[in-house]
Amino acid sequence: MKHITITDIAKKLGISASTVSRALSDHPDIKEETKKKVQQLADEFYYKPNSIAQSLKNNRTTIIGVIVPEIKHDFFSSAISGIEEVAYHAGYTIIVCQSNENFEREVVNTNSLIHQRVAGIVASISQNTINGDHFKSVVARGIPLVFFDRACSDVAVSKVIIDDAKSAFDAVSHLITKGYKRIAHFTGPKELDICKLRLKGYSKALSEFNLPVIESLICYGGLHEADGYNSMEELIKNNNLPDAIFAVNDPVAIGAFQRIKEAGLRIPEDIGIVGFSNNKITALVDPPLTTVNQPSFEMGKKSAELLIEMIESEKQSFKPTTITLNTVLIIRSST
Amino acid sequence: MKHITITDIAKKLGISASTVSRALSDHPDIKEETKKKVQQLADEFYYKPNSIAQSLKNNRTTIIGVIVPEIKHDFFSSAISGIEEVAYHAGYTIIVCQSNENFEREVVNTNSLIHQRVAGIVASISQNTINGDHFKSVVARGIPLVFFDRACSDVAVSKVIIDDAKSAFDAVSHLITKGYKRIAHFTGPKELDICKLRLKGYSKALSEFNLPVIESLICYGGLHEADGYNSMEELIKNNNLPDAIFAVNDPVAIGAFQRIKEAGLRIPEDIGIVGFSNNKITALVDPPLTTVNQPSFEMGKKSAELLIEMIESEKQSFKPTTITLNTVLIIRSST
DNA sequence: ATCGTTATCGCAAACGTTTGCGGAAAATTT
DNA sequence: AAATTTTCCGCAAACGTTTGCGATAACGAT
Repeated sequence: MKHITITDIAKKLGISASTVSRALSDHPDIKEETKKKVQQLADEFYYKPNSIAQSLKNNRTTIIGVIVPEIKHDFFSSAISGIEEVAYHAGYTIIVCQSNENFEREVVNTNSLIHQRVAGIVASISQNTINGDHFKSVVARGIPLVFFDRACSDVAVSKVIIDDAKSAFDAVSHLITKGYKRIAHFTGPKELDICKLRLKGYSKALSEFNLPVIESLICYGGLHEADGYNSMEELIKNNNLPDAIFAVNDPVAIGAFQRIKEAGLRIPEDIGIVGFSNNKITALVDPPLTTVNQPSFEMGKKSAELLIEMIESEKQSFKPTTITLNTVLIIRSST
Repeated sequence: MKHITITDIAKKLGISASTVSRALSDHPDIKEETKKKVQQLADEFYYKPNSIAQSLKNNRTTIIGVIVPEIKHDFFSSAISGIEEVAYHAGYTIIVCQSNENFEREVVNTNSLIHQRVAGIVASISQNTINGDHFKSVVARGIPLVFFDRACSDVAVSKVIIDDAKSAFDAVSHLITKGYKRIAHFTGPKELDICKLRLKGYSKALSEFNLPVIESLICYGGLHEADGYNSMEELIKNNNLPDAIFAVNDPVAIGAFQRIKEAGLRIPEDIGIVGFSNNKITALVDPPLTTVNQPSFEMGKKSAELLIEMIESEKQSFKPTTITLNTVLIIRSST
């Protein structure tokens, strides 16, 4: 079965392709009668304009590119869901790429999306992204770009984020008011803004409550479960036990959680623990984890809305806006 | 910044676009010297062929369409990860659509992908898909199609699945040998093959071990957590308690799990429970759930490999093949 | 000197759509 | 009846690429 074209319709009616094109777009130059005949035939044969041809004319597709570190991570898959949801209703489709936390692959993905003439890009950078040149070339080509959650600090574009410092501050404050005093922080790569900010919030809370910032209780690692597990292991091995942990995200918290349980320590009595993101899993472990609810789905939706607005505004340059979504500390039994 | 075209290069060198095109594709008609000059300029300006124009010529893109019920579900996001992984290395990108378990939206998505001239489609159908006409029209247009996990029974195409009946049989057999006798089954929509087959495996195991199949212990519901919760609620309300539950999937198992805990019943002493899929969460709840490991990532990879093979084989018709991946029962403390 | 070969390249069409421009016919005004 | 306007539509170019075919020149062979 072949796709029917505007030319096919034109031939059937003995008119020109341009007339058909105009008839379908309700151009005032075309007689009502002709419009009707064209429309009827188009309906009958389920005519849909060839979007590739349209893209070639416009030098732009109706595809939104999405770049995330890893699709299968709760936070990102949920954000992608949100992006798809908004895109779908606005008539766009989404191409999803994952960098696998790899800088080079992120660059390749970005260039591939540019080259595929996507209408815009929504991205969350990898933890190893050392510069934003690839994103700068996106901007240079006039392609709308929005970061969500993990933004690239040397590229001035719109972003949808949360107040990481404040969220961390609140989380750690909560621990302190619960009576915890030796609070460790399992953080991620120093390069990532979100890590820097959460660390900042952590320090600020300690200072505010006149607690010392103990360097040996700040554990640098990755963002995965294994990293949390390893950091905990390290603390245990060094006999440097904290009485509470604020983890940079939920997977890290879960990793620590497992190691703590293996060590036979009780949560929250021996060690309190706070995660970050409100992954589904945190509500189901025993005891359920206190965590910061990060509205992943909404972040995806907002990012897409912002991006589509940029795409359809026809303006070449936009002043970057930053949307900060609210987080809520969800207090459960782990603290 | 504008994209450089083949014509731009041609003009710079004072030759024709066709020569440039042939030079870049190493056509034997072109002098080595010319090839070198062209290649040099192409490198210098980072020339990449406009893929939209290429698509228009070929009437086909290098995009693989992916349709899943819900992106954010563990199983699917993991499968998508696998698809992306394979696609990436083969030079394809993926467009991801979600049906939200809605039949009409699945149809819209499918038509949208056809209309966007994707090179092929990987799909897992919604639980409300009542017929496969939309997929038939994919086949009719010669677009390669592969189902994974949830296949459409009235469309004869390749699929990547697991042996649902056998996996269910093994899971229930395990429960029986553990001494459980009143084993309930929380199943999903009757229309879904995977549900039918898992139910079949459940019944077969009971029969094989001379246990009665008790209709009131077969609970029909959806595939989400809430459904498992509700089914369990129902059993409790009717004072119709089983001593074990085989759930159609992990979310349903988790839902039941929560209701069981709320009821103050002990797992596995009072009620044993087996899930299906090996979602990450099952390993982290307390007690961890016995479940059937369903290789989601591999299913995604295999599907993509199969699809790409079809795409690149240039043949118009393929005899549908079915790849059945192995499952393993992961025995944990919930049984 | 004529012919056939080979090497090298350009022309033009095609993919399907959109759109500026111009043109013929019809309707209206003078 | 002539002039003007309006209505309606087609031509052709353009987006960037690929490719069949033909063209030209250089070359060696007869």
